[in-house]
Amino acid sequence: MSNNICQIYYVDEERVARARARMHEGTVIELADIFKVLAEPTRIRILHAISEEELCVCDIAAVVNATQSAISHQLRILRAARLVKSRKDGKMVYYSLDDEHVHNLFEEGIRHLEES
Amino acid sequence: MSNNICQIYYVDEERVARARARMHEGTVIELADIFKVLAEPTRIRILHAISEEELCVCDIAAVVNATQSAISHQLRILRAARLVKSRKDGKMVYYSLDDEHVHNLFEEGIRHLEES
DNA sequence: CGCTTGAATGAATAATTATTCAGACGTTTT
DNA sequence: AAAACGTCTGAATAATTATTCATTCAAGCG
Repeated sequence: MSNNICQIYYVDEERVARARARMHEGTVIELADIFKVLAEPTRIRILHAISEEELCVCDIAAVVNATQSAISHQLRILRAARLVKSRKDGKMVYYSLDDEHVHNLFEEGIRHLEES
Repeated sequence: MSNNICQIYYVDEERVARARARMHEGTVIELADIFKVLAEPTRIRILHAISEEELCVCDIAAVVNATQSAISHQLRILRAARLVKSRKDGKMVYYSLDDEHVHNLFEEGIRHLEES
């Protein structure tokens, strides 16, 4: 096959047109970025760890069993995605969830898991 | 600093214990796997394209502007995650959403985006 | 059957990214 | 001021993964 597009070009031209109209490229990229943030076990553990009460970086590292440096790197990403917020108290920095939608996203994902 | 754990070991031992109790390692991994599937623009475009009506592989490729091979690889991943289902009709294979939770996950993600 | 076409697959390449290591910054304490 | 500690950050390394290319499979048609 020399060409990578199918011979009829469009099998169903109308469906293709409708599907194209549904797409909003900006939203697609932003959605992918959010899910990308949630797609790492370490970050899920962090979010889960602080889901009920705030924790300092040091304690988060203890809970998720990783180095403080690794946690700090991940918290930076979570902060940029506005999923966590921080509160400074002396030397310590306490992190907590910034968004109730994180809860809903988790629950929706778990609901999907429970079907098998 | 020679050690990677903070000096007090636990800043708040009780909070750490409670956070630890909340974690279920199996669920964490599975959740990450689902979000990982949703964390790619191409796969989001595919899911979006077939969200209203089924499309054959060829037409999906046309809609998302990628080669048939790339789409086929991605559909394999979406199938493994039970997010899409396929229906064979002659030479063509038609794909559609397998799970209404995908809709909810998208909407929840978009709702998060709208806060800024 | 032989040929064409749509879809699936395996290997190779390129790009993205999580973690580690070393060091810097800011705060507290002596 | 100096030392200690929690946190942050940049560079390097290792691992994961999306895409391309070539090939194979399966179905329809001459």
